[in-house]
Amino acid sequence: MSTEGTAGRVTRRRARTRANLLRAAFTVFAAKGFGHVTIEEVCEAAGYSRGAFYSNFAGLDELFFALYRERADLIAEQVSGALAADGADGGDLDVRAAVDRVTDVLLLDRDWLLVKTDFLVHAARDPAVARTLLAHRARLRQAIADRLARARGGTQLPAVLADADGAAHAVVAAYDGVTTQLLLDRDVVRARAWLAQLLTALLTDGSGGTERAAHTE
Amino acid sequence: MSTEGTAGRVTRRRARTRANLLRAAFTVFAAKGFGHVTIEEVCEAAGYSRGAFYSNFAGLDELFFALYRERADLIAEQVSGALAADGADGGDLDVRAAVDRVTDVLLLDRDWLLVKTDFLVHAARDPAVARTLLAHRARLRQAIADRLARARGGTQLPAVLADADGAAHAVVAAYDGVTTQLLLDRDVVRARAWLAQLLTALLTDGSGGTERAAHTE
DNA sequence: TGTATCGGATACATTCGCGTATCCGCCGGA
DNA sequence: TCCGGCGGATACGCGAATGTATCCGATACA
Repeated sequence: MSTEGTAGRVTRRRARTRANLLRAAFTVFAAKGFGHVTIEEVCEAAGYSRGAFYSNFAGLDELFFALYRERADLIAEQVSGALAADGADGGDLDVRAAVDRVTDVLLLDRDWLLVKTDFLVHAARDPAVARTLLAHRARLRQAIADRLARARGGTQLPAVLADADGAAHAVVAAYDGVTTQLLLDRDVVRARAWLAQLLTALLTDGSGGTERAAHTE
Repeated sequence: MSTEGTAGRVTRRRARTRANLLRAAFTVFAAKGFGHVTIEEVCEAAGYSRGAFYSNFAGLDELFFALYRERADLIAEQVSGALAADGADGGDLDVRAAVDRVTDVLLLDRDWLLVKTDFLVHAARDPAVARTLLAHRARLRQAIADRLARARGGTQLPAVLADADGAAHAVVAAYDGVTTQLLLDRDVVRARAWLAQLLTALLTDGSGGTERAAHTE
């Protein structure tokens, strides 16, 4: 066996064009939205012909799913990293910093939010796709729950959220809610401040931060 | 002038078919999603031909927007009604009941959630459409803020949410977050319980309810 | 009841996007 | 350097959806 692995003979060029197609597709999907994108548009953006496309993907759906899976894995990795960054000495300020880092990953790239929402729309109508998305969300939620459980020794959480798992659910819900607003008003700065406020309100008993975001719209 | 108003001569039949087209389109959009719906599908579902369609709408977009506007107005009306139902004697239990009624309106019809999310996806890419959706959300939020301000005399809210306006933002965010989860797991009962929990955690200082929802997913 | 007009149906041409079949050139190995 | 085969390009036919132009029946008013 060669050092290249057990795959077929010529794989390097193929992998490159596949990656190029995925990257271009991400941009196109973000710009026009799945359902308004043609295969040819993706090919044109990537600088290939439709032949190349059909040589790598069975159709738009397959490319879209592959694209989502790839990015979702990347995000999950980054989030886990951001959460596990500081050591096991759990303190509130560490959580605050972790929240900032996670927010950077999750709210910064508007294109990702767009594609992710498109994916949500499809998952809402296809149970199989929904399972994929739910699995991804469960992964992120687990990482959050672990971090929360690690940071706080006892039951410093509000009573209504019961345990770290419930709190993680709440964090995800807050994230989803802020995402929706951000998609509409495109104000990343306010969204981040607003998410921090929400999380503070959710995860503490009421002794929250001092900063305050404006809600003009 | 006749009693029918100032519109053109034959309006009754036209209004009926327009309403029929809108109603059928709502079902079709909910089932397949905007972007996977053809004009002919809508016509077939409504029992008309494409000629009738083009006689009433310029294209799919116009029908979709009209559909959203109609339903959004209806929802806004119902929410305002549900919030204003009980009198001015503000108490926590009244708010709890109001939350239940509003939840009934907002989370019950899965089809509406689907269409609404589709609309969000489009609004996220078109600022003009976004303004429409933001206006609708602002209307709902204002109704919530009014109700909150009316229910609670002073500053019983958590400090981080500051005022009734901030609290209303939080309520909307929680609603959006729960909507996302509901679209995926299709569990209305759990979603309602979960939303109630979230709102309790957000709007009170920590002395919350006793019920607890399961988070198996 | 007659009639002018409106609403919806039908038929048509056109465009667009898809999927496939075939061809050419480049990469990898002996 | 030659060659086998893989990757991508080109060309083709097909079906579907669109928008329009025209026709017929229904409807409201005198």
